Amino acid sequence: MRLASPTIVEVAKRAGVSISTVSRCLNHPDKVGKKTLQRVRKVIDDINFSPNALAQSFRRGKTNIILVVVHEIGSGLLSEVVGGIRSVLDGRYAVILTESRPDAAQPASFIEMLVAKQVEGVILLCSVPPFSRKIIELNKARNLPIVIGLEPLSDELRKLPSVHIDNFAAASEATAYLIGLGHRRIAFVSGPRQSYVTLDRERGFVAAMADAGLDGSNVHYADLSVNGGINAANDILAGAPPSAIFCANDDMALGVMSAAARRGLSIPDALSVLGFDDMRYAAIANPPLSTVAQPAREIGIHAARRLLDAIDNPDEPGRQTEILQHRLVIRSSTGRGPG
Amino acid sequence: MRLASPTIVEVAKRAGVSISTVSRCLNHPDKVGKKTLQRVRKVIDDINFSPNALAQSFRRGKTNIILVVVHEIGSGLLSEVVGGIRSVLDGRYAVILTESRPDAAQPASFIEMLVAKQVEGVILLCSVPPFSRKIIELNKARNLPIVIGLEPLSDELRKLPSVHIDNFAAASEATAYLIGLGHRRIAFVSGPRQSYVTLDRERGFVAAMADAGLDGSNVHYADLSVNGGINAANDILAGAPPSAIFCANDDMALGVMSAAARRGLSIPDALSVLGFDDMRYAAIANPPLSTVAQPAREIGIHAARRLLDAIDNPDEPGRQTEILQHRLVIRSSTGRGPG
DNA sequence: ACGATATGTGAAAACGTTGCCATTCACAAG
DNA sequence: CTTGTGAATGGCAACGTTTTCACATATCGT
Repeated sequence: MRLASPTIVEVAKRAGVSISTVSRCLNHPDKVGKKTLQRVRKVIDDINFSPNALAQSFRRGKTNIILVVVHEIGSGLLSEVVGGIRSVLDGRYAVILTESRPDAAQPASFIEMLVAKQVEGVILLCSVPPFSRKIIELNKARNLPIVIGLEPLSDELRKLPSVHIDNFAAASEATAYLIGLGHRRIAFVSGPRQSYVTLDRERGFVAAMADAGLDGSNVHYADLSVNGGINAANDILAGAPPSAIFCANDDMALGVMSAAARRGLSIPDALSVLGFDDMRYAAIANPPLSTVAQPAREIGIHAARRLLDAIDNPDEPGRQTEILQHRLVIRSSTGRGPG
Repeated sequence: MRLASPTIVEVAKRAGVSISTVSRCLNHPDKVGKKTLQRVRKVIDDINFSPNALAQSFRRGKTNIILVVVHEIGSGLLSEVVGGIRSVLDGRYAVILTESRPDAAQPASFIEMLVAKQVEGVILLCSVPPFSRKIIELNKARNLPIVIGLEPLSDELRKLPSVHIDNFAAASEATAYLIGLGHRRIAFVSGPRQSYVTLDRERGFVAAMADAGLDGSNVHYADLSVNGGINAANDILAGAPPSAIFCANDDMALGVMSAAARRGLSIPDALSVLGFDDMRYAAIANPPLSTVAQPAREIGIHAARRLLDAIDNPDEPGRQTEILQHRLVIRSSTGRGPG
């Protein structure tokens, strides 16, 4: 049977003081007499009292909790971003995470509301419905501070502060790099069409191809997973194969490399593969994967700072989107093309 | 300026009913007159009221939140486990996550307490201090239901329900497999000494080597990361190199493969590498990594069920540790040894 | 030794809900 | 026309804390 936890009242009784005094001992110990403090502390220790956090939060109207929403936790990139976030928030706020990927086919509705309102701010690391939509409502209705990280703004999110790289520019630079290497036939493996990140990257690719007078229509859609990359590669390689494949993220690039290896294509001699994100395993892939790096930790840090701003000055809209620098990192999965 | 959110009182006033009635409309709509219900709902809609979750939780003494503690989110294995957990908890509870890795050199104390007490149960996916210690205290003091997943019990956790594989048996089977392949000189890359998981695996390795009359003393310690694997491999390969390296997790195995590749060692011809966990990228490593698979999703599912049990029957201790089946998955990073 | 100022303490009012109990009212059965 | 029943509603206490205010007592300068 769950024991009823002792309350402040119990402590007061045993210590022979008033409730207020106990509360003071907890929150403003300097305002309490030395002897009293000692006595109260002793009691607290004796009966193993600790204040009911729910009651505290309720009374104070403050939880000191920040929520970070990710689509799914198993990504090294997110881990970095979260590390950045925590590096600025830890100590001031408890950082909790929640996944937005639906698992059971649940309405995904009331539960998030519940979570969201116990929270003083939200960092969205995934800008996709339906979860985000709920959060936005909260933002509007309750003035819940929100910042978006990693992903550019979808239309409905247009008004929110955000921190990310210029995915369009990055993808087009990367494409230009491939072209510079002599590649002429380049395929692009994009992500789901509702993802603004990959959409930007796709547009960057297309634009760079057009700039060079090349055909940028060889675009395939996958689900950002390794398997998606494998499938896309099989599709692409079945036809007249390009000399390079540029993927909207590293997972798919790894999938492509795997599929290529299975077909006996040597990388980068027969096929160049370029990824995006520079996630943890890119550097030790075989061969090491060329990719475009996002400053993940920085993104986390900036996002957290923006959130702090938003919390401290609830009225100001705050600067809007903040663009951080990407970096093309060239390893061994890309080589000279036939051109 | 943050608007004060409208309360149930405001709604009552506008709808010309009592507070109780509004509350009833929210919680037991069937017990309210049709017309009244309609009217109240209209007001709720008009002024965009939604109940203060903090007050609700406080009053009900219930938050409907389950906390999952992981060391760091960036792991595909954890992602699976969490998927399993959510598949049973979603809808009934909101599942939130928190990392135990310290970031700022913060006392890691009060914040977790705060979080922990707003929560109705905890699944620990990392059994290491200091975080877990706090949680255990809570468990003792408040009867907070806890279950450990993925990791065996440390001494202080001995009393808690847990769900994991038999790491000792798995490691010793895997070692036996390597020996069966003809390997005689086998190195083991273990994890930090305070980790019970890797300790069990290490003991399994040592025992299997001893059983076969081989020298099981070639054990190196690393930090479970890719880089740790690389460093360990460099150490190991500098001396008289073994014909196989067995790693306590896949990340390190990937690191070992990468270091080996850099040295021009071909896998599995010159060196067999065996991992542990079967994380997402093991299958598409080059060559694909042999490893021992944990039923990650299952572990999550079982852990969640155990937690539900513990919540529903707070008195019963519940069956203690639950062992799930591991599976040796043989891919291409292991081959015949010189023996 | 006097009023003035600290200092320590307690009483009581919140915070926004929920749920028990009492009340009212309409209507059916007697 | 009374009485009993059930449905719909309102009043109010409670949940455990924090905080304001007032009060008592100790400390100080002169």
